[in-house]
Formats: sequence, structure tokens, C-alpha cells
Amino acid sequence: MGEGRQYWLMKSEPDVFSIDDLARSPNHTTSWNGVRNYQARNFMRAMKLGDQVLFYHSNANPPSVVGIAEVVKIAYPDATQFDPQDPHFDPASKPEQPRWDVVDIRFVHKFETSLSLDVLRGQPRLKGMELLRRGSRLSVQPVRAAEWNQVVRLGRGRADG
DNA sequence: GCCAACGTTGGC
DNA sequence: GCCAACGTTGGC
Repeated sequence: MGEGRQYWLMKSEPDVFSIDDLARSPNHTTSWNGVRNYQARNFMRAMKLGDQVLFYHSNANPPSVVGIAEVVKIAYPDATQFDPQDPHFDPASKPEQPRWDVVDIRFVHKFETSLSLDVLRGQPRLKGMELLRRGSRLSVQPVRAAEWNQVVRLGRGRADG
């Protein structure tokens, strides 16, 4: 069988959908729709039940990792791609062969302290993190186990990092 | 609001 | 298949 639990990071603009919105959602769960980038989609397709997700607020002040979610439903077609009224409508995607997927994620935990990019950049152990790469725009990205552990340790209370 | 870094599109 | 033009993301 495959490896164990894997780790990911997903970006959302808090003005559009914040971690508090996730916590307030029915069953604390939402479908992650609107992804229209193939690399990000492929990462979602690789997600398994129970995979853990860092929830990141982009276009925020400051941009920060704010908590944890988990995958509760694996990839399935994104309904918004077929809805002409939806901003994410994709006229080229056919229902027989959907181009875009979602996964469902559920709220797990909100950090006591949000971890800004500045704070994360100050962590030598996070040097190779995709999020911190200059020009990194991927809205769904993998996180290494060591990076996950470090970020969560920071989020649980920044006493000694 | 600026702009760097990408991704996509379309002419050729 | 190249590449210029254009659109988007997202930090600053």
C-alpha cells in the first residue's frame, strides 16, 4: 500500500474564505472549489483521506499560516466548472470528462498565533519550504513531514520554536 | 498600486 | 514548436 499520511498547504484569501469560515461551515467542512491550475489540481488528486493540510491566508495582513484542516473526501469533479453563472466556469470542460476537481476538507485546529511569512522565514528548518520560495504561486502544495512538524510546533505556542 | 513570476493563448 | 502578448497570483 501507499505511504502514510501526507501533508499539504492550501491558500485562501480570508476575505473570500477564511479559516473561521471553514470552522463555521456545516460539519466544519467545505469543498475546495475553484482551483484552475493543473499542478494544484494534480496535488489534490494525490490527496488521501486523513491527509493533513496547513491553512494559509493569502492577500492578508500579514499573509500567514493560520491553522490545520484535514482531507475528508478525496478528489471528485468541481461542480463550478459547469456553471455558467460561476466565476470559475470553464466552457471547455465537458461533464463526460471533467477537467477540474475538488477535495473536501474539515477544520481541525486554529493556531493560537498565526505564523506570518516573516516568522516562517526566520526558521532555518523551513528554508526549503515551497511557500517561502520567491515567486511561488501554487495554491495547493505539498509540505514535507519535517516542515509540517516544525510549523505545527510553532503554531501550538511559539515559546521556544 | 506596483510588479515579479508564472501560466496560458494564439499567431506563425 | 517557438515566443510574444496577455492574464493572474500574491507579496510588498
